[in-house]
Amino acid sequence: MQKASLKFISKTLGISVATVSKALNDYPDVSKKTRDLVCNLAKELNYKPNSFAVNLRTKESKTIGLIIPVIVHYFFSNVIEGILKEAENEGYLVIILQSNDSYELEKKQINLLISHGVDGILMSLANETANYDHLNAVLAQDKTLVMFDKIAKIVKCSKIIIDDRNAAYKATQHLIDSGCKRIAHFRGALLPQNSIDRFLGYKKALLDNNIPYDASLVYTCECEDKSFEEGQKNAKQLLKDHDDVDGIFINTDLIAIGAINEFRKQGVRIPEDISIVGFSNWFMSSVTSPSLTTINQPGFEMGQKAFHQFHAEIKAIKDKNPIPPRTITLETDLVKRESTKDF
Amino acid sequence: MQKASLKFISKTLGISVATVSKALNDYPDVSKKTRDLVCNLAKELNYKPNSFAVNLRTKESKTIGLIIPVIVHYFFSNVIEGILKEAENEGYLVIILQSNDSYELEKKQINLLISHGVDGILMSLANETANYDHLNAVLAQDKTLVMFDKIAKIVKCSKIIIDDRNAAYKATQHLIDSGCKRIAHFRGALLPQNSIDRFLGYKKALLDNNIPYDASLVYTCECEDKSFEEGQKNAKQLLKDHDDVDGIFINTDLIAIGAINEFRKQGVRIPEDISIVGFSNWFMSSVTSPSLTTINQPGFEMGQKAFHQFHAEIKAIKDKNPIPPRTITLETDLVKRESTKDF
DNA sequence: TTTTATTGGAAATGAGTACCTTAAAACTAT
DNA sequence: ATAGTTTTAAGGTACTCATTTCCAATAAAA
Repeated sequence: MQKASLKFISKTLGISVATVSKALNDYPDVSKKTRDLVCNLAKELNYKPNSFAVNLRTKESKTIGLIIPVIVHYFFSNVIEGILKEAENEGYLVIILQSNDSYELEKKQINLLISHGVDGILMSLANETANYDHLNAVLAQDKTLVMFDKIAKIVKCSKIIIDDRNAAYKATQHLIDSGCKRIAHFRGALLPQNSIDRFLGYKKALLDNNIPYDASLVYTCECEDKSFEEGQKNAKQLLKDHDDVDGIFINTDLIAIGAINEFRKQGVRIPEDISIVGFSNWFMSSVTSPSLTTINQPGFEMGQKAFHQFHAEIKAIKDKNPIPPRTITLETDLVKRESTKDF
Repeated sequence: MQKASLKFISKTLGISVATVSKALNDYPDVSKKTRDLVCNLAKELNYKPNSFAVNLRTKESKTIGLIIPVIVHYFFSNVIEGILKEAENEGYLVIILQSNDSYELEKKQINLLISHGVDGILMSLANETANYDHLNAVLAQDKTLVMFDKIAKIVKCSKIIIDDRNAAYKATQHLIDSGCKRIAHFRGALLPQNSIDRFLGYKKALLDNNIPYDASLVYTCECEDKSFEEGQKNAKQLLKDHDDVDGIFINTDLIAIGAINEFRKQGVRIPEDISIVGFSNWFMSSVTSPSLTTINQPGFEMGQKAFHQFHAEIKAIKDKNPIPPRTITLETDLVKRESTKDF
């Protein structure tokens, strides 16, 4: 059945394998007669090069690995779509693995990908990851690595990020501009760089506006798959702890929607009593009531840029003219909706 | 750098490549002295088999292709997670492609996967797909194919599905049992088997309960990425067309939530004026107000079963004892919440 | 006879296995 | 005891497969 190899053609026609290959690839050093003979038989047999042999020869598989903390997540799904779109354009296929925010799994998956022969790895760090030896090992093997969103600043590879600190600053400034005096923050987990940066942006906006920073106004949301519930829980706790809060900057939209849900249950009016700004621009945040003011985080574009950078580096290496790693920061913007007051 | 091939070891020690390979793989026909020599050098050089050569030799890549209509979709993301989990357990990696519900793209992607040397394909059909030649071509090449959720009944491969007709019947029966007399249906696109089956289940439940079927009560939602908006639109239209409808069975939760949103805006009480049953058990449907009665569609389990079946077939082929295709139907259940009345 | 153009072949990348070879050890028969 | 035979240990050859670089052979031109 799958007998259509170069060897089979060469035996059938009584010429060498090399000549068959050259005939099929339009090399000038094959006579027209031989070339026609070969091409006709190849077409007849429906010859397709064996991809494993091609990989072996070219030492590349046109396959990349993608490690992502969670797939069931609007932002990450969008990043994936961006990566897949660009990858397909360039003839690359993408192997996707989910780290579940586990450091151990992430480490295992990197090795799995490398041993499977991917040309490089695109990844967003697991929340747990604090040691980067496994990433440096990838670079040491001269495999291309590009990180996005959740990155390790210290690793010498290209990175596609947003300026989380600046975005958080804009969000908090918007609350201040719309009249909020006492602003809480529901932050994300402690390790990831971007939840740290969002916290720092929040803090800086307060200080720049001469509003004292109060650590008791910062609530932490640890668990990403219980975001909605954590939003509810923190909202409930906030109402118990502080009756004077009039604005909250919240680490993600889903947490914010959980919080809004709790506030509405308790009769707290939004934005009249408490204004809320989320983060991400989840597709549902435009249709909740009230709709949610948030920071637009361009996931699709991030995916595109990540693959684009990866591809540029791969190509540069093939041309024996490697390029140094780059950090690309994407623009974010504030999307004003009903959960904050006009001013 | 990456000089650590069998050949390099064999040259260094002055023995044949075959002997080196056998030494590393604990073959009995190598003396202990030679084996130790080889193993020590291999460890020292950090020898790792070249995966491309292994693939070529074994004629398998331990990689499977997964084609899915959309990734940014709760149900499908869950299927993906189920597949990835099982695949990882068995040492398989998964290349994911998104068909965007396009027949042409799906066809191209299948060929891309085959030509990249995947061991088989798992897929859910694009909405557009009505011709199955590209799928039969996969089977003709003796590649394993498993379909899930959106399937083509006529293609002779294994399938993992739910009984959409029965699930829709249960949903509609629940509306009838809770007192609804005039029940509308927001159906999905026209081609996919499962939206057809859900429609048929709705119809059968009506007829079995001596409620006349009225085609004017069936509204179609064509576009999956505007589900929420289509739900709003259809709800608005329904209120114009029919003031006597007291129950709706809706093709997906997101459409249902859009509809609820519109009904609330217009002061229609749920479930007092209109009861609603959705489909899928999207994670948000338990936290909306009112929370949504729906059919639980076990996505994660579907993914697991799909890979499991795939793996069983691959193994059977390797053992030269192929097994015939199977259709596995997963159980669904009605999740009663606030959008329908107790009875 | 030398140079040039044309045409085609060998070898290498790489792992692993079925098959084969060789030498020594073990055993049998005279 | 020695020649002949069989068994066993240990290792080597060849093959899968596409592609390309280098090399060889032939024919035509100079």
